Amino acid sequence: MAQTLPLGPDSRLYLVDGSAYIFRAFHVLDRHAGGSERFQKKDGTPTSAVFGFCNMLWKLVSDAHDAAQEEIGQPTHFAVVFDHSGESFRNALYDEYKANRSAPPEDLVPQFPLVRDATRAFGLPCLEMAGYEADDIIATHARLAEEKGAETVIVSSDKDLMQLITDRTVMFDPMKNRIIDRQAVIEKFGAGPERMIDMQALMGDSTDNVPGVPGIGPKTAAQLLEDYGSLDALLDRADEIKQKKRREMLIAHREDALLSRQLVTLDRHVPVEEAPEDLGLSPFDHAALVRFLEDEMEFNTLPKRIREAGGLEVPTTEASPAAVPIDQNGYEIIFDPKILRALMAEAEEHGIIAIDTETDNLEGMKANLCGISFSIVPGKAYYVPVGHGQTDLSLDDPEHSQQMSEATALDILKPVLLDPSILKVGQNLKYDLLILRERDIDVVGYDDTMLLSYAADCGFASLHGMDELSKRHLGHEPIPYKEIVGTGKKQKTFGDVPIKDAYIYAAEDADVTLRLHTILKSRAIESQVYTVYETMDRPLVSVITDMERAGIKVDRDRLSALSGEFAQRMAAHEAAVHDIAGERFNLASPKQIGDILFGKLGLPGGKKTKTGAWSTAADTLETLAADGAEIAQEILSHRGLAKLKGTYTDALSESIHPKTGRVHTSFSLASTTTGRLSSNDPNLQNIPIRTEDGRKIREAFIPEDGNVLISADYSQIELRLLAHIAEIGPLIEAFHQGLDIHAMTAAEVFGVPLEGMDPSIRRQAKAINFGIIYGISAFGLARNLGIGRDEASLFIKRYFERFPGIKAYMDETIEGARVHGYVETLFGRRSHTPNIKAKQPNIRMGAERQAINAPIQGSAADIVKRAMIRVPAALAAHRLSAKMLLQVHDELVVECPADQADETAAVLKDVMEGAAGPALSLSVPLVVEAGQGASWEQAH
DNA sequence: GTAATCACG
DNA sequence: GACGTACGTGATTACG
Repeated sequence: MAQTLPLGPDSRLYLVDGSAYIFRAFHVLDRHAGGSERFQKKDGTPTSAVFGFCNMLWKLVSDAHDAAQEEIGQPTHFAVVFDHSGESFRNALYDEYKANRSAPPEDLVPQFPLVRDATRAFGLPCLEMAGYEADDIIATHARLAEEKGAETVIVSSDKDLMQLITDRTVMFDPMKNRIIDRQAVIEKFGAGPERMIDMQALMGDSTDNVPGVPGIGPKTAAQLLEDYGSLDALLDRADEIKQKKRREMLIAHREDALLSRQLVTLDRHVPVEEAPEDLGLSPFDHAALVRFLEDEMEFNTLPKRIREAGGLEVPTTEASPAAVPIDQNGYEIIFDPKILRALMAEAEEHGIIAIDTETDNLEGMKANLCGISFSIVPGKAYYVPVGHGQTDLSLDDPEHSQQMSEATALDILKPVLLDPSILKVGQNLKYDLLILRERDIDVVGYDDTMLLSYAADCGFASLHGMDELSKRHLGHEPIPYKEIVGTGKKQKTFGDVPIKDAYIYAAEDADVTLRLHTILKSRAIESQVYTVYETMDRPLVSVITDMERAGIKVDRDRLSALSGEFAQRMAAHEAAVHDIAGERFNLASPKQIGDILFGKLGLPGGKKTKTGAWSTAADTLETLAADGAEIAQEILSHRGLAKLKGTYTDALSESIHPKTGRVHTSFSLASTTTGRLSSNDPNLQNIPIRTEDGRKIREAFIPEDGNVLISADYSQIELRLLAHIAEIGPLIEAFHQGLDIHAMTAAEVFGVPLEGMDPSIRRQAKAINFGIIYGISAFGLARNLGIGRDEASLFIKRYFERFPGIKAYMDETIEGARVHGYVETLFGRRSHTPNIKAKQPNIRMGAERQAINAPIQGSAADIVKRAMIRVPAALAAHRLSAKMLLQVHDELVVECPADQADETAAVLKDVMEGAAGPALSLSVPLVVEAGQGASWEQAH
């Protein structure tokens, strides 16, 4: 129970908005987790909201909280506040207050008293008062705490409470783990907490039926208050407002605004019964809490966690991987080859081993091996150092702690790594595979936890890195890498980390990976995405490892010559700009360009970016240039060259590997929400092609002497897949006949003949086709084509009339996303769309466009992946020695001996065009165009 | 670290 | 009737 504890400057009072939380917990669990079926007692009493509520309370009061709460600090005082049933004083002010609220859901009603019981079971004060809302009680206690100099944390995300925020009072959203302080309020509403009352009075609130002033939203309200200082001043001087509509509204709804202000102003002087010192947090009775949760609520996992925390239960060692606590005492350093051999025998017996290589470089091609960690049984993990600094004096017995050589260690590990009956588990195993292949060990039989997570949870904002996965699935935060190697100047390579520190980090990685594997594998199987993992992403790891190792040759001299050329031309443009501007400034700074163009020179038509700065983006400058502003054209030319030089000619040279003379990118297999790959360090998927200068950079990508580069790319793959998926007869037919699909679209939509078609009409049709794939909007199409929105709307309308199947596909896809929470590619890859039910229209519509696009883009990605997996075997079958080097979404680049070029191109084309089969028989043909040459530019 | 910009599919 | 918008990426630079 709560204890008497004086409240002073060192105290911190948590005030939980209980009522609001019940609704949130209920909706989250019921909507997304099938709460009503999963959370109920044997007698049928629903408990989903109680469960969510208890989880939150536990997180708040135990040590299991997140980083955000860590920042706020632990509570010393605590209360949970509820709305009292019945009306509040606000109904006397306005009888329509909250009149539009519908009755709470049937399944929620019986949970109201249970949540209060739960609060008491936690030993926490439970506050409510007739005639007042929870918010008023919170406001009063926050005031009392502030008067005592204490800090207050309001656990809620309700904007009605934001008026209470001060330097010593913050809000905390436990579901999003977000701190809402003064700054956050300003970011969200454009006005500080002290203005929130006036803001709300103007905006109104449809959920509480607070009227406000019609037509005024947050943006306008913030602007008006900024200009006039306060609501009173604004209303008094309303006749000064320039915008007719707004002025009339403010005058007409003056009384509404004043009433709204009364309604939204919280009562900070409620005659509360409890003094602040009555709310002191006392150590709580784990046993009593567990009894309530188990016996009365019939929960399982939560009481188990509370038992463990309270020392009521010794965790079992044989249960689920998550149940074994992660404990560094189970980790060991291996110096003795004999022990390593013995452990490999154990791995053979278990048939599974999690491994992780530690190196001194994130770029695998440049990395030296520092050590290898592994784990065979959860909780026990080992680190074999092979490349740490000479003698590690930090060890207890440096003399007898001699690390074995890399060769010795790898020799002992090798049989296990090559044995397909022993499963090797890794997190982002591509990296380890590369390290080992560079040392002539080709791992056979592996699973990748990152890719299992990607298959199961693709599309969720959460990422698939090990730290994230561990936190999410094991509730354990691993030692951060940065903590081991340091940051900034003091950062050292892993080899310089004392073995005594390194082994714990390394062993933990293996331990965590092994545990994650069990959880993620069953998760992928249960959610029916295991096939995607098993047939596409997992086999791809090996293929991509070889591509990364192969790299692509880049002509350094060519690049540096190009760099010089660009530099010269940039200087000329820079001089011209400075001449016109009449002063020198930094052309790389958009801010300075904006100041010169729209400030000093006073050019018209300036647009603002979302942060209020002048936009100097290309389309803005192009408009200015078209209107005769020579300086805009000069800036554009300069910027184009600066981009090419900075991002490509100069940076690419840095990436040429000193030993191989080639550029080895890293492909990421789990970065995108659609199933595509991405390329980084350097990114070789965005090498210029659209401009003449840009294409000169492609000329620097070359084959070895005697070889050629072949580039093979799918023609219109996404449009073809759209035609197939949405079953659009005329489009399917057009693809079969090999027609120009954009011209054909133009003919259908604009009713013009194919013969002698105006190129600009075709261009517009092409833009529509792309727009369709992106989840078209009139706004977007209008902007892209530089036409009016009305005209764009008309185009879209005609398109949908001509191809009604497309509209139907879009509607069905969005509906499917709403029902399931994800969309699927033709091959069953899922992309989750968590925002599909968002309240904010812009967020929701964004999710809808993603839902439309992901199956198309993702199915194309699947097909390319299927092709990539088959290419090596197909080449081998034809005794061709070609190597795959790059993938650029719909294009594969390979290098082969010149005398094999034609045959290689034919094999490549065959594999790619047939990559959808046999799993799928498409209603459209896939067409691949292949070219070859002495550079990537020539091959394209 | 974030924002702006721009390279690609 | 208003929201505020094309889909998916990564690298560079300035700037606080």
